[in-house]
Amino acid sequence: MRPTVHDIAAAAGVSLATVDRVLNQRPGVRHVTREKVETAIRELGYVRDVAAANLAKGRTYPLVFILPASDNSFMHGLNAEIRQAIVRSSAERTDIRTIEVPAFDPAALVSVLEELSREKPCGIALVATDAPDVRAAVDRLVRERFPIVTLVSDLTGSLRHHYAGVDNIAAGRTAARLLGRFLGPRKGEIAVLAGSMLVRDHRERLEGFSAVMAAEFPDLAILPVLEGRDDPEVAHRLVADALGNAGIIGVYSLGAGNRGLIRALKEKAVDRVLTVVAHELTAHTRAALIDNTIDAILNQDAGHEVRSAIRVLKAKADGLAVIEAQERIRLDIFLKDNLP
Amino acid sequence: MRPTVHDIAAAAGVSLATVDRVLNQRPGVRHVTREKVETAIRELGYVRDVAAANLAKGRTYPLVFILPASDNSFMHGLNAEIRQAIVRSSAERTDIRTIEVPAFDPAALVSVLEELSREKPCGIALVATDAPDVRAAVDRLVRERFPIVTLVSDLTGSLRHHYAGVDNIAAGRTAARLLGRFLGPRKGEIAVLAGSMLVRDHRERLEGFSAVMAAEFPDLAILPVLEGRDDPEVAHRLVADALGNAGIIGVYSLGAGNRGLIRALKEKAVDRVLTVVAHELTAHTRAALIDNTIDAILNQDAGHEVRSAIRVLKAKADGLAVIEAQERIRLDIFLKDNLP
DNA sequence: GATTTTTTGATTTACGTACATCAAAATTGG
DNA sequence: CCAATTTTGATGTACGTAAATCAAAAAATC
Repeated sequence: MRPTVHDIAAAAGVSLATVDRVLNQRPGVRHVTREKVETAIRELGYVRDVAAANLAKGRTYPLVFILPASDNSFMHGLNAEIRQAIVRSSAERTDIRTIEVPAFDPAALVSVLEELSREKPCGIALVATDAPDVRAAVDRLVRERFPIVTLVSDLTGSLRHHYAGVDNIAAGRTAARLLGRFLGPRKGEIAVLAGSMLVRDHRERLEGFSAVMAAEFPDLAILPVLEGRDDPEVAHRLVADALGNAGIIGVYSLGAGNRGLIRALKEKAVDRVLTVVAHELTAHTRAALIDNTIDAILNQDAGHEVRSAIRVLKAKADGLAVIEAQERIRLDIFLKDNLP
Repeated sequence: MRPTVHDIAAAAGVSLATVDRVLNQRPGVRHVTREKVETAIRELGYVRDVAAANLAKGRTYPLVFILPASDNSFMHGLNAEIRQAIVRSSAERTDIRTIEVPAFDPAALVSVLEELSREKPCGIALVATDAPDVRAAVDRLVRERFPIVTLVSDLTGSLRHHYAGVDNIAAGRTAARLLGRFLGPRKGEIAVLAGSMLVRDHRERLEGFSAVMAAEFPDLAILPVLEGRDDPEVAHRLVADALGNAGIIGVYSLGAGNRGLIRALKEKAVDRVLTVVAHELTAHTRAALIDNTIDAILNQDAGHEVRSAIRVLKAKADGLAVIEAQERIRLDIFLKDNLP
C-alpha cells in the first residue's frame, strides 16, 4: 500500500496538521520541522493521491484554449475536438473555455493573454502567433506560474512548458523525401502551395522541404511559393495558373485550401502524371488520396493534440511529471492503404 | 455541478441506501422502486464519480499481461513498456502482472487463460496466438465477464473487447506501395523476409503486401518468402544467400531479426541500389535508416499499445466508454526525416 | 521570569461513494 | 387479520486529502 499523510506524520513524529501545512505550503512551520516532514515524504516515497485531493478540494481545472478565428477544416476539426473534451469535462474535472482571436494578429493575442493573467485559469493552451510581443506575454504568464502549452504552432525560444504539435521542419523534410523518392529519376519542377509565409508552421514546413530537396534531389527545382491564404478559391486559381507550366511534375501543398488544389488538379492534370503530397487529412483530401489525385497526406491528429494539451496542463497544474513519449505528437503519413 | 447520489435519492423520492442498492446491484429492491431510481439516474444524467468510488472501495485494478517468451527487440520493448506501467501503478491504481508463455504454443496459452479464470483479475491483455482453442478460451472468459484485449496480434472472430495493435494487412499494403513507388518504373524481384508464416501478423502483412504488389506493381515479382524465425543469424544467412540473385531490387522485412538483414545488406549490396522497407524501429533499424541501408520503417509503438490496453481494460472493468480515436493504434511510417 | 509571538497538536467537517447494520415500514401468505 | 417476509430508511464508518478552529506547547522578546 502506498503511504498516506498519516504515515508521514508518524514517521516525522509530527501531527497530521503539520504535515498538511507542509504539503500545502501553509505558513506557521519552523524550518527544522518542515525539513523533518520533507525527509519523511522523501523516504517513504509519498505521493499525494491526486484523486482524493481533488475530491476533498472539490477541485476543477479551469482551462482556456485560445484559437485563431480561421475558417479552414483543420481549425474546425480542432474546435470539434475541444468540444468533445468539453463533453468529457465532468469526468475529467476540467472546465474548458475557448477564446477566438483574429488570426495573425499578435496584438489581439497579447491582450487576451493579459486579461487571462487576471482571470487565473489553471492552464492555458494557445495556437501561437510567432511574434516577439506574444513571446513576451507568454513568458510573463509562465513566470506568474501559469501552465502554458502551445498548440499546433509553437513559440520557440519562449518559456512555454510544452508544445502539443508536430515538428513542422521534419514534416517538410518528410514531404520532400516522399516526393523525391516517388518521382525517382525524373527531372522537373515542383509547385509549392502554402497558406501564408507569415505563419510559422508554414515557413518551417517550407524550410525543411527546401533543405531536403536541395541536398538530395537536385534534379527537382522548387518553384516560387504560391500563397493561397488557406482559401480554396485562391488556391484553385493559383494552382490552375501554375499548371500551365508543363515542367511541373510534383506538387507540395503545405497549408489548407486543399479543396481548391484538388479541383485544379482534376481539371488541369487529367492528362499528366503529377505526384502530389498534401497536408491535413480531411474528407476532401481523403477522397483525393483514394482516387489517386494525391499520393500522400501528412497529418497531425487534432484530437491527440487537444487531449495531450489537457493532460499536460493538468499535470503541470499539479506539479506532476508527464509521460514524454505519450505526449509526443506524431506526424502521420497516410497512403491510400493505411487510412484510418 | 454534476449530480450526486444524494440528488438521485431526492429526485426518486427514496433513501440513499436504496439508491446505493440499485447502483451496486444489491438485492432487496422492488422492481418499481428500482425503476424509479433508474429513471432519476437517466434524467439527471448521473454518472458515478469513479475516483470517489475507487477511493471508497480501496479499489485497484489487477491486470494480467500474457506475453510470448520471444527473444526479439520488439518483445523486449513491449516488456519494458509494461515495466514502465508497473512503475506508474500506484498512481493509476493498477496492479499489473505479466505471465510469459512459450511462443506459438496454443495449448500453453489456453492453460494459462484457464488458470486466470480462477484468479479473477479485472482484466487480461494477451498477445494472441491464432488458434481455435485460444479463441474458445478467450470467448469463455469474455462470457464470464472478464474484460479482454488482444495486444499486438489479434484474434479475429473472437469476442475480445478490443484489439490494441496495428492493422497488419494495411501495414503490408503500405509497405508494398512504398516499395513500389520508391522503385518507380524499374522491373525486378522483391525478396520478402518474415519470421514465420505460422504467426498471424506476419501472414497478414504478407497478404496485404502481395495484394497491392499484384494489383498495382506488376513489374515487381515477389520471391518465395524467407522464414528467418525472427533470428538475426538465420535472417543473415537467408538474405545473404538470396542476394546472389542479381534480379532483386527490393526487400521487405516484415518480422524481427533485422540485425541480420542489415548485416547482410551491408556485406552483399554495397555495389547495388536496393530499396528496403522493414518493420519495427529499433536501435539497429534506426541506424540503418539514417545511413540509407533501409528506406522506410513501419512501426507500432509498444508504449501506446500498452497504455491503450490498460486504459481500455480499466474502462471495461468500470463499464465505461472508451475514446475510440484515442485507442486506435497507428501504423507509424518513419523516413529518416521524421524519426522521433 | 513573565509576556508575547510563533509553532504545533488535536479535532472536526467535508468531498462522493461503498458498505454494513438495525429498525421501521410495506407487502405477502395463510 | 396476524405472522412472516421483503423492502426501505436512517445512520454510521471508511477511503485519503483539504481546510478550518482552538487549545497547548514551545520559542523568542524584553
